[in-house]
Amino acid sequence: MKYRGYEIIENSSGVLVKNVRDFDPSHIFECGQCFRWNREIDGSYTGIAFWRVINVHRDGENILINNTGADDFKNIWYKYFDLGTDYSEIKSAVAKDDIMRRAVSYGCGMRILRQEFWETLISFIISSNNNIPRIMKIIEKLSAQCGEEIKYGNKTYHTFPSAAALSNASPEEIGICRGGYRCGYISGTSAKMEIARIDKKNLEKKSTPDARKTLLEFPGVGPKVADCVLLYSGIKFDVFPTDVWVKRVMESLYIHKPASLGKIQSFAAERFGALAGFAQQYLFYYARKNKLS
DNA sequence: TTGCAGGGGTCAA
DNA sequence: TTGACCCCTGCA
Repeated sequence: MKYRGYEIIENSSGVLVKNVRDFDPSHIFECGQCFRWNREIDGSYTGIAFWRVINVHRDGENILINNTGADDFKNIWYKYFDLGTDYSEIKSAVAKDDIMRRAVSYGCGMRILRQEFWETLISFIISSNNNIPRIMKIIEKLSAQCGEEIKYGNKTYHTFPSAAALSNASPEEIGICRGGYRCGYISGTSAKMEIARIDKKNLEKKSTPDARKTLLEFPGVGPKVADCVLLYSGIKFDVFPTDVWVKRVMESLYIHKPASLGKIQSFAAERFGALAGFAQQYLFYYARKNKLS
């Protein structure tokens, strides 16, 4: 059957999506935007999102999504994998100079996942002053402690805990995830969320500066985390999350001297405009993997 | 074996 | 603008 230009074939194990361009699972799942996808021995990735466990396998130009059906593909995964966006257009638009051309060619199969807002918020609070393997472990333990079980194959997985579940958890229960001082932020943000009830739609209606301002009111959320949340949950794409890596790359390759956060962001806004978020992602992936600067 | 630096920042002074 | 911060890992 056809769905929005894609030919999809449903079988007993999942859904095959034919001729998907600009889709490389390793670029998508290892570019630092998500923490709940694990590489399997066969090169496929298994992940948890939207209360489901799926396995994603690329076979040439086709993508096989296991443990799902056509309805979920249409209602969830089409949007989650941003399949409605033409990445070829984005890539040619941001590849304005040699640096960006190299970065785009390096991460050519990258896509920005439209992840769940709440999970993204807590995940990036956990990411601060932390490294990816440990971030993944903390999120895993937090989910095992406060999330709900899902079985897939012979394994048990856990959904990401709701704001209600986290705000009801005691400090001891949250502390089991070994998040250190971030555990206080998790509890504080969960409690605030139970009152504030901010959601994706809420933030989409706001201007980017206003949406950022709203997020900055949550404990543990600074400028970097706020921009990551806006970008990786698909709310705003004109943000330019600036961590130490992006800062180093921008200083060494573009600005050619030490620069403040504000300076880097205004440079990016001027150069990449509405596509700053995509540019950042190609740049970050390229810089990290090649250990640039 | 033990000690120490540093990690995709944030907060408070 | 600067240092502390919880915990884990890699490396002398």
